[in-house]
Amino acid sequence: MPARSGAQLSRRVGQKKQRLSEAERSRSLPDVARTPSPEEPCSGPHTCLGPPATTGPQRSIYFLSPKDHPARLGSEFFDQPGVRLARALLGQVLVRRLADNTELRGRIVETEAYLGPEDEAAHSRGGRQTARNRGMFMKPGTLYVFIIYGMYFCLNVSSQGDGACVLLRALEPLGGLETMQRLRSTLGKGASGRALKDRELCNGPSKLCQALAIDKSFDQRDLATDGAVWMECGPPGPKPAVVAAARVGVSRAGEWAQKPLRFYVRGSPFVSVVDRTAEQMQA
DNA sequence: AGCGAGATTATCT
DNA sequence: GATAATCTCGCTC
Repeated sequence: MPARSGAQLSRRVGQKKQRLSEAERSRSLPDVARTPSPEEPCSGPHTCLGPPATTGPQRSIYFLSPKDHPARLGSEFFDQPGVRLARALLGQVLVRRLADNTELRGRIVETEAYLGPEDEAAHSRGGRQTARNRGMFMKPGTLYVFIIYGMYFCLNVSSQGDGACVLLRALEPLGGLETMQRLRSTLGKGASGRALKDRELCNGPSKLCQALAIDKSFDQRDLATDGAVWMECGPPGPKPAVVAAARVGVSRAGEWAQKPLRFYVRGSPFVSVVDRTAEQMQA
């Protein structure tokens, strides 16, 4: 089939080239990068607080200057069973600090729980443990980043339970939107680099990784201590309504594909896939 | 708004 | 050699 449109052929050329340049090797920086505040689980009306934190001095986050970072979520927050963590993560803020100190922030609005060996949709199904999915078996708060379809990344947080974790599927961008725009736009290549709407920046598991420059080098990092990525308690406010729906892209997993293990903030325009039927049932 | 196709490769069998 | 927790684009309705 030689006679295709010449214009079409040349358009696609040079579309590859990863965005790894921005995803520099900023591993856990030893000293300064130790990031803000100590472990101080947020104590707002939200559900940030898992078990009561009895460790360390009780200092209120309100004593920190407003310009300062609110409480960083510590290990105890992540130490919850999968479903509970998946729900508790909604509303929390994922923060990514780039090598140039730019901070990118997004409020989590959609998650999925993967429950471990019995979960036919999980990478750890049947107790499979490989070099790739090791992060799923590490302590709660450990990141599990894997490559999907040979070119995208998905970001998970290990939860309580062997081989269990929570997939982050969508964020509401809060800070560093210009940088996210740049990281997401079809980088410099062909003319197709249109501007994305805010709602298009992080509304998908691989889109949010692209927007926050998160790649395989983040696999197995600890959210509680890493210098380039962490979580903060979301802003206080009324508890948002949560929809429980079937997970996305796991239709092959039999009965486990149907289980309501995906959770998202009802009405949020930043969610990747809305399930009207589930919403109806949970009206 | 929704469908179909193509992209592209680490990981597992 | 087949698969995959996805995304983008182009076309149709």
